[in-house]
Amino acid sequence: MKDIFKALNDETRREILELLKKEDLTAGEIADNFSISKPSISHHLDILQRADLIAGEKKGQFIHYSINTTILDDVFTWLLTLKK
Amino acid sequence: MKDIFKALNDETRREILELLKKEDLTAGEIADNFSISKPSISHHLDILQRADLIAGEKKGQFIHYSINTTILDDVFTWLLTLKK
DNA sequence: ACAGTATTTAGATATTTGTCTAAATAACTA
DNA sequence: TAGTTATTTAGACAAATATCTAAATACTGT
Repeated sequence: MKDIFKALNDETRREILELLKKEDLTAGEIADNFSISKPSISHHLDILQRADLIAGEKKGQFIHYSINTTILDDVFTWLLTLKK
Repeated sequence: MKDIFKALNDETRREILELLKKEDLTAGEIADNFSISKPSISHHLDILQRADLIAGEKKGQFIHYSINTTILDDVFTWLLTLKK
């Protein structure tokens, strides 16, 4: 839960999730959507992956990333308890 | 949205929300639930208030804080778009 | 007016975070 | 094998964050 909120607390990472919502993308394709360096994007992908919000699968030289929305259910549940 | 995720990205602040879910509390009563200093709690309350997740109303020397869960709808909506 | 209580503001400090460049790893291609 | 491409890892650095103590503000009651 801690990791999820941390992962969501960054505009770049939220945008990455929005991109991956539409389609799976490689690390490079994701980086092309931003003006920050590839190592920085790689770092963001690492944080998203640690939170289990995305998964990366290596295919040759590429790593294909996909979103995992099931983990968001934990957030939904927690938020719902606040609304009683 | 930025402010909400920032506010939620801290264990102490999430616990404060859980406390306020049950009942309205004064700043001092909230602080009594934690082992950190009152100024630190005051700072957390400020961040929660800026995110509009709580509201404080002054009554004499006390400030009564209450939760505002309607703002969470924005988070729900955003999270739901990720699940398509 | 004075002393006590509730809370915040100010300023300092250590830790975490996001970013960068340079280098390393891994895979493809000729 | 050598060169190119895709991605990550390592190390440095500035900005943001959480915390603290001390002081300021505001209200209460005598």
